[in-house]
Amino acid sequence: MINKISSSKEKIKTPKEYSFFTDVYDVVRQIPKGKVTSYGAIANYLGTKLSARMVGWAMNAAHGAKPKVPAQRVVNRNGMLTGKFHFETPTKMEELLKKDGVTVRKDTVIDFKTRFWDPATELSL
DNA sequence: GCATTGACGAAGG
DNA sequence: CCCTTCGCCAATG
Repeated sequence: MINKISSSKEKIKTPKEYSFFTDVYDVVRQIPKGKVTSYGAIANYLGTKLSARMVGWAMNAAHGAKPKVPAQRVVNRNGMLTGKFHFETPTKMEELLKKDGVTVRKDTVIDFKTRFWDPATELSL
């Protein structure tokens, strides 16, 4: 279950480890195979659209996340694999995307426009 | 406790 | 059309 908002404004009584990150992870894990989204889209869905950086920052902590977070499906608004250097190896991201059926050329997702999956649109239905 | 940084994004020059 | 600046918010020095 996704909690739509967990911004600092609304203090949620969280069991223990619950925060902006958790929401991000949940959303990212729901990205369909072969699709990608952007940090801004996730931020927008979470209600912090003006803070896309927080999403990226959250992803930085996603390394040790339990079910592995498919961070490779999250790129910047340009479809560029800006976070590839944060993976185990700089090539890992492209690799994973390729396995998802996503074509990557020069650190950029081909057909990003059609591959784009917006949680605010897809999950709000 | 202030200054800098960041896996971003939009706007301005 | 490319480059710079600003905003956003949390973490880190």
